Amino acid sequence: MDKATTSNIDTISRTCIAVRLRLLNRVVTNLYDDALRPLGLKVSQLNILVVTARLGLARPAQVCEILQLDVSTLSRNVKPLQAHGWLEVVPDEDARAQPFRLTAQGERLIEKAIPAWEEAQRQATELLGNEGVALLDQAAKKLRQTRPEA
Amino acid sequence: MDKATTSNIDTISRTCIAVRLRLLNRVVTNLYDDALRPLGLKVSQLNILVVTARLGLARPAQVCEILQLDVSTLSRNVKPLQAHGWLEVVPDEDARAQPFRLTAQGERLIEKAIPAWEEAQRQATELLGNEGVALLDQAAKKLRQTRPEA
DNA sequence: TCACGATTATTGTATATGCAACTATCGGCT
DNA sequence: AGCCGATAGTTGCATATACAATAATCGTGA
Repeated sequence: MDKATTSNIDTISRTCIAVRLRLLNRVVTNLYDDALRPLGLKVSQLNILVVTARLGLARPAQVCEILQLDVSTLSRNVKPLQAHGWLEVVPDEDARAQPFRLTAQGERLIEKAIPAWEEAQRQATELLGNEGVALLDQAAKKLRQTRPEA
Repeated sequence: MDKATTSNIDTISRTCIAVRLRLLNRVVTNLYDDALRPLGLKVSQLNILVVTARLGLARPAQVCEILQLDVSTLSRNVKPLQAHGWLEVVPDEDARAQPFRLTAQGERLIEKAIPAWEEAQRQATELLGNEGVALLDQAAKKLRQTRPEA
């Protein structure tokens, strides 16, 4: 392997933001998933339930805007949540729409998940440090600014 | 929904580290994937190729340690890379092992990917800011300390 | 009214991710 | 030699993720 190539590989290896962010994401996601496992819940699912709870009646496109998720992804992710009885699809005047809302069961699940979430949150905070958490807030805020809901 | 529940949902919504980190991860991953798309390459794949390049001869467990990836995940992720001819599995004395290495073609691919990577890296840096990048470095370093290769 | 572009969501396809269970092999100890 | 715990990867299963293409519906302008 020639020197230039080695140098490029070295640069990516040492500096690539995506590599580190993705690694951190895996580790942190596992912290939460481990804590939530006894409830049969994953943090990705808790995300969606919480957003839905806040919206009351949630339209897919709206949830995707908030979570920066592809609509096709949400479309599939909702199915297990619905199957578990945590969400229910609500009929709408506009026949294209598939708005959904949290069920009472889903609400109870969130309540039950709080202690596990708190423990994972504690571990994640320890990992990132207060500065890290603050930075994450900033970045998330910037993303919201970048994509204003018209 | 009673007040306590609303309050809990609010807390998660406003403070959950996993929610934000996962969101950021999606956005940033998409930056790199968009830039790399013309090459038929995803940043997750570039990760693996680069680690492999650095290792020379890469053992799966070793790559997983570095990337904090489940071995079963890597086992599957390697297959498309192999199919594209970017990696090749190398026979080993230990019949359990499945070490692999970068092919010449894989090396050329990395070279071709550099400009796209640089552009995505620029965008990601802009998004996170220099502090954000520094924090990410710190967190990644901490993860390496947490799991020393004994 | 009805034709057509815009909107909303789903489906086909491919990859990423991890847990649990399994297979194959290795190495040491008897 | 032969058993047995340890090690290295793979496979079954479920979920997450996104792009491209499609389906269904809506609303508007002719």
